[in-house]
Amino acid sequence: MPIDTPPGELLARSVGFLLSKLGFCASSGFTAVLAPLGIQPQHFGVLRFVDAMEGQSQQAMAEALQMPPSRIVAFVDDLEERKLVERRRNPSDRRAHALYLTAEGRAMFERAMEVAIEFENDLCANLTRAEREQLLDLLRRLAASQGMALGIHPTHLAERGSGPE
Amino acid sequence: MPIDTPPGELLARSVGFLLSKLGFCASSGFTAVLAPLGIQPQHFGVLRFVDAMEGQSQQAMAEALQMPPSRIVAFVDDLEERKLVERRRNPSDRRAHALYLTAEGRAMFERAMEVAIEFENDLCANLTRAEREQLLDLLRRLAASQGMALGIHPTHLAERGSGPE
DNA sequence: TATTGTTATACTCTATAACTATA
DNA sequence: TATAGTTATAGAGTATAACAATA
Repeated sequence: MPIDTPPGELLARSVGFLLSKLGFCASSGFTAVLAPLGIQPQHFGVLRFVDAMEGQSQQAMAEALQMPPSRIVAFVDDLEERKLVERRRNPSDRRAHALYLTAEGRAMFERAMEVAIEFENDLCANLTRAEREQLLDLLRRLAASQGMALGIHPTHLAERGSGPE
Repeated sequence: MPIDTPPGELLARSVGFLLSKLGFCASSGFTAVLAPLGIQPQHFGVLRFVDAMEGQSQQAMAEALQMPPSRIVAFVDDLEERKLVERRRNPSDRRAHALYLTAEGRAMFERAMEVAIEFENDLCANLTRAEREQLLDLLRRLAASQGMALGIHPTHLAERGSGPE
């Protein structure tokens, strides 16, 4: 099923190029709407993890998010400094830190989730409900065929390239 | 048209998150398939520009690609070193460099284009022709609603964030 | 004085690996 | 000896701005 349009037109007709552009756009857009809350997408990811699996260690988070431990430390540092997350010593293994959301942390997570949903709706504002579902379905199939881990962003797996020109 | 699925499921149902992930995937995938040719997506972008508008200055390219001049210099340096692109002094304005493809440069560009088309087809291998057109249409509409320049990758416009978690 | 291209510098983000404290 | 977490360091990629040559 080859594409054989003239080179000039080709990029606007390229799924790969459009995905790369839109992915960047979605990414930086989400960073922007999160900024007023004083957090970045990575912090949101950490909050999400702690909310879902409270009491887990940073090690567990590193594996779940497929992120090197040293990055976890920095993000948890930020969040702890802002009193959104707590590190508690685990009495049975004093090497490990068990992570917990504070009340403020939970509130922040909920606000961030609202912002995320609003962002999502804005992004899709020009699509009908049916089109949006269709797009979601096609994207999910593409993701599956590329063997993607469901809730994990691949930024955490490899160096970010700059995308097809 | 709000989305109100449970938080855990939400990411896999988020157009923004999927776009960000797939965009990264497309981007690094394209970088990988281009690597055997010894060039990066940005080099491909430069070759494409020079092919389309031979004799233009680096300044013109900086504007067309919306990239700072200092980045152009580095990429053109790479390509000139490999004898794929030539800088010629413009006799009427000796400040400017007119850019030309060498025969090897043109061959490289054509090979890269073939690689790009093959990559695109692989990416869409699990979609029918109709689905692929549908996806292309939806992505183009999203891109249009986000006010995107057609042939330009936004990596060249701003810092790359890391995407919704 | 403005413009083209170049170079130098500084900044951000990241992974790697050394290090500590516990086990 | 191994593991959880931390810190230090170094590398890539980038924008900014100073700079030289030409207009």
